[in-house]
Amino acid sequence: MANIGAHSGGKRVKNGHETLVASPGMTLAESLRQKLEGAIAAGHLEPGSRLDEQEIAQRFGVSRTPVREAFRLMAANNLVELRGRQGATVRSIKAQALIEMFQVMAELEGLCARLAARRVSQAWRTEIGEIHQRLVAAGETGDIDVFYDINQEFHEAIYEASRNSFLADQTRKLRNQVAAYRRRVTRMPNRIVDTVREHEAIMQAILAHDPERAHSAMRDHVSLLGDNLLDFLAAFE
Amino acid sequence: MANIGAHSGGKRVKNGHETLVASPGMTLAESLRQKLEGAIAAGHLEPGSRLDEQEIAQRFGVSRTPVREAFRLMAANNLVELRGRQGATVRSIKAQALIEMFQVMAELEGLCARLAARRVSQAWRTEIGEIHQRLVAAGETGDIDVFYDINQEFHEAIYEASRNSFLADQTRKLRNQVAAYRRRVTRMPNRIVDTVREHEAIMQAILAHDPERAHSAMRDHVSLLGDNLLDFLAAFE
DNA sequence: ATACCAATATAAGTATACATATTGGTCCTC
DNA sequence: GAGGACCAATATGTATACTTATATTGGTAT
Repeated sequence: MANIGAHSGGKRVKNGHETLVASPGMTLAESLRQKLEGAIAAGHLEPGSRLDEQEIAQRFGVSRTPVREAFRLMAANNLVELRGRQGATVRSIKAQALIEMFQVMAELEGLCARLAARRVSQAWRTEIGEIHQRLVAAGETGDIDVFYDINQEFHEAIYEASRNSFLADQTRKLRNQVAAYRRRVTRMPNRIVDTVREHEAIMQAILAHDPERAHSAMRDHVSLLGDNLLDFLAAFE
Repeated sequence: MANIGAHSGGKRVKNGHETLVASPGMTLAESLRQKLEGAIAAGHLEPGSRLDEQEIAQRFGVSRTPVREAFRLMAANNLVELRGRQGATVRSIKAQALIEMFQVMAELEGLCARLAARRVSQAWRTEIGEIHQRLVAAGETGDIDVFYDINQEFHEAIYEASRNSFLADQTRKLRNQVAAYRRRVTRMPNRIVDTVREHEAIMQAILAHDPERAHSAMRDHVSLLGDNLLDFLAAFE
């Protein structure tokens, strides 16, 4: 059974309710959204599993209203599916949809890389280099979770370097949608060494101010990831 | 208490209230969203103007709850801005943000065109031709609103032809976000004749199964629109 | 025995009542 | 006279009660 906060090391409060981080100035619905999206991305909530308004409301000790709003928020991010009068379920992405999403993501991340190549600053050069070094180190250590996080940092740095905050936002959202599936791929045999090599190609192209090469390198990187993911899923079904 | 919804399925018409087309199987919140988004896209609701929960609830003769949900839905589409405890306002997009959005849109629509070029069917050839003919006719008539709608149809047809429903969705959403600003541009001097010419280039590339040319033609088309838009905005500020 | 219809139960959609935060105005003090 | 603080009004966030739709289950009829 997917217990949302089971691993979050969360502080618990009265009556066994899980606590919502008491972020001041933040609405309950928003707090719930963060909590639930985190649970989905981390895989604690399986795709396809049903989200019960009442159950979640009880679990967090709030009324149904903020829960409903949180569902709407997440539905807008394509993280849950709302079927009228039939409840909300964690969106389970079918292989066909994954292909489509990676196709779009490849293009968006490619655009990030292209823009980054035109706009890199000196400070950014050192920053990305430092991130990459840590990625290599994590790869040698073999700590998958750390590797995954640093990988995320690398891509995030490129989003920022594109200096297009709307693009960065869109790309981030998309990345988030497939996060639940991506995390599994990192564990595939050659994925770590491949990732490091592909990142190097991307980095070099950007640092060489070669937008086209940066674009295609990034596109290949993301597409390959998508292909790997599909292989992985195919092996299961 | 007057229970307005005591009947099922009927159109709800209450004295002095605007009617909400009660599309069966559709929630009030969703109907409201469509209505309000339409009003925003059509320019009846100025960017920056405040949306009052109570006022809208009264105007449509519903309670605040579905209004709130509609706001959340629209906020997720980046059409309104929600500031905690400070109400909702129609999102006003700054020039900088518009540049960014058009950059992304150019890439996405470009991808649509590229995919379409690889996947056109015979039926689609005749369909797009028919749409284009109508566009030309509207251009000669000079009916701006009709022209605008047919233009939309043209792009929509290409979204569909990409056979990537996720991509189509994303692109549609983005187009919707800037719709309020775009509609003004159609009225600019040479926009109609330019549009027709550019559409022809795009169409030819797609029908010739030339993905790269289709991509760049579409990108130029959308980007040019962005440049025009910026001229338009610059003239105002 | 199977299929279809009806009834009941359960959960989502909606309404309303209540709590709380923000805003604006007024009054008091410096 | 100006600025700050406090109070009141208003609107949003939240809770709860109620309505409606859908799904499931059981019974009856073919």
